Amino acid sequence: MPAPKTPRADAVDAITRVFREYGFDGASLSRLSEASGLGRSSLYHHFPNGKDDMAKAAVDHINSQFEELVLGALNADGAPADRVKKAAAGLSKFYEGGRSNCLVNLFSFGDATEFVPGSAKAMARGVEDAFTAIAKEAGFAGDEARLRAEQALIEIEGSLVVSHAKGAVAPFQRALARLPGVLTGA
Amino acid sequence: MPAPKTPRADAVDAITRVFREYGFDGASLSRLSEASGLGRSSLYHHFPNGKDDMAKAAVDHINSQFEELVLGALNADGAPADRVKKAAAGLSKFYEGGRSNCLVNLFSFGDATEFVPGSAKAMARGVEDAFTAIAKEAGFAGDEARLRAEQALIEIEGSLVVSHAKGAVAPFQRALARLPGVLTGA
DNA sequence: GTCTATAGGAAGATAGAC
DNA sequence: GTCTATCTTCCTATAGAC
Repeated sequence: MPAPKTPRADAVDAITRVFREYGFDGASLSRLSEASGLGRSSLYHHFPNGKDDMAKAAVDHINSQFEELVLGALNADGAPADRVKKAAAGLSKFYEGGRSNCLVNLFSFGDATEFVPGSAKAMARGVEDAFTAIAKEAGFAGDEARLRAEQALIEIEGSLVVSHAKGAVAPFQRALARLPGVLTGA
Repeated sequence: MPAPKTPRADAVDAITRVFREYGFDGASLSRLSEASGLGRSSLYHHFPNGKDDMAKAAVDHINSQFEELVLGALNADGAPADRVKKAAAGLSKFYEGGRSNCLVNLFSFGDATEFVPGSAKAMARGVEDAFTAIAKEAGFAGDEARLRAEQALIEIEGSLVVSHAKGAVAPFQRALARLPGVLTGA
């Protein structure tokens, strides 16, 4: 049963893209209105608390996309290394090959920390927990598994930063290729 | 001859802190004015082109701080691994133990890319070149040295993102501890 | 549910006195 | 070199018609 595309769902999709490109402070209502094709008042109809609600909707949407594209692959059947490879493919899609930003980063400073408190922290923890689980499954002890999960998260976030700074996706793609080794030792 | 602290130098110091905490879009003139202790018009006296000039001054200031605290250690005398250890100590100071943000990251999206074009790219390239040089000196061939330099940059940037998201500096400190291994194989 | 119109305030920037 | 006062533009948010 594919989720029926409601007008609100389309708006959330567009809004999420704006937050990912401009960050919280840079995502003005003008940009959000233009990207969604909705007038200011229509936005307030769907998101009564304004930008705050829109950012929360973007976080929820990002989490569900990440669940579908990355965590789904990690929790599927097969050898841990193979599942990490599939998750890496999902990550490439999720971050548009390295061209898209990560809300964990963008919502970790500026006014986002005030108006969408804890969202970055929660997202980071969710990913790290999933990475820790598969590292344990690959045979690493608890502490080592958590360190490898953290390392994987660091390399994903760091390679995105470096890729954006350089204007080239190669660093991100190289980090994805290293991911199975980091998480499963393969 | 220690640089005499002019009023402008003090202002640049305060302004740089604001940009590092709030990013380009979040660094409003009100915050810049309050942090520097200068009124709006005084700011425009020192920085005729407004926020644009202030951001450029912050980038210059950051580059010279980085030169002093990190690149200086890399270019000193001694074994490469020891120099990287000293550079790691400099990095810890530069990023306030992991609590401060990196302009390479913050100036890579939003309006900064329009008003301070290329600054993030130039900063990233400068650091990567210095890392590549010391990796070569440690015995790695050109391609391998550049990959290790990129990896070092990724781990620094990524660990800062993760540390901020989690609200804990441990990931950044762990990344610093790994740095000699990444750059010199030691 | 979407629109036009607009309120009220903060944004970046400037003029001119001292 | 710093101040007060002001300008324009853009911001978030709301009111009320359709």
